[in-house]
Amino acid sequence: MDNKDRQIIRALQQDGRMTNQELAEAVNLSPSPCLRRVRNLEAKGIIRGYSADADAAACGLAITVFVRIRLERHNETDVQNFERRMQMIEDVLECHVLTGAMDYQLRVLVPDLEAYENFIRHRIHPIGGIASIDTSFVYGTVKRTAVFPLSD
Amino acid sequence: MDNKDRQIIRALQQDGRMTNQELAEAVNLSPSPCLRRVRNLEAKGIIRGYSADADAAACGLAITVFVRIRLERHNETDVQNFERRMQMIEDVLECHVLTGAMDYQLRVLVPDLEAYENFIRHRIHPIGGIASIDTSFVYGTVKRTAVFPLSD
DNA sequence: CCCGAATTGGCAGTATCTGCCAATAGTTAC
DNA sequence: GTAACTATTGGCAGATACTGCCAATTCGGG
Repeated sequence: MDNKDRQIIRALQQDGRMTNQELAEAVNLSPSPCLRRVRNLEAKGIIRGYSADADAAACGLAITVFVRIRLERHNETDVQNFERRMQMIEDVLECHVLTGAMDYQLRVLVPDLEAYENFIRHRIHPIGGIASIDTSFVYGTVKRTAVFPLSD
Repeated sequence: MDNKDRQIIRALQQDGRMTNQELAEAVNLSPSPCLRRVRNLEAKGIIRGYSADADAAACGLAITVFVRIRLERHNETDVQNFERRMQMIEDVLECHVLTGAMDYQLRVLVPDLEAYENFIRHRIHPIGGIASIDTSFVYGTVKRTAVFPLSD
């Protein structure tokens, strides 16, 4: 993992569909070694995958919510159960464990407020063992990038 | 924006580098109209771009932090100043405006705790006009996907 | 300075992309 | 019901890009 690899990662974070030739040019390599480095980063799991960044509102998902959840009990069974449920719920795009009071933070995407209410009532509450739920709606997005702060 | 478009979006969210031929097969189209639909979604801004999903820890960015910030004043000047600064700071990968007490939530990526302290002291505090900062470190990630909950 | 290992660059066969045109499917008016 | 119109599709072909192989180069260590 040298500077070239970091340059490759940043370039592919900025444009994940650039051709290998463009990428090679961007990092001052010829196409062959460039492609080999990319494949190597993929094989090592340093590049996990690629994805399209789509406009949620245009897809009818107008509301983004950050939900913070605290569990009543933190024994292995309840924690595993909760995390397994998170994997299954499509509306949950992200679920992080936070330091502090053993909190989770979810990023949830729903079409409207009614769908959010249904999400809480029919997806979250039935899990059980939940001590508290704190909801923050996203009003606007000032910045959103995939590019890491790497000094190259 | 019909079902085919939604299928295309979901497929490209799952694998942003799949070839047009694979994509065409996945959504039951021949390559030509499939590519035209993709280009159309891109032109309309529904697909904003593509990016590689890289392992931050492997890149030396071990610490992810969610930072919640409240401003002292919410006049146009101070808000614009703050948001302009957010754009400039590389460590800030996301900055959302939240409902409620006119809060911001940042997702920040740093190599270590010392770098986080420097980030707060030298990047955030100098902005001025900040009423409070609340830090939540990410302990683990249960789920992280780019795929929208679309019923197709 | 020389040797060995790792990385690079070029080449060529294969696969993919993409603009163009005819064919098809879906819709509206009568 | 049908004719005409529109939007979308599928196929073709030239251009572009991918990728495995081998020789050349670079970089460290002795």
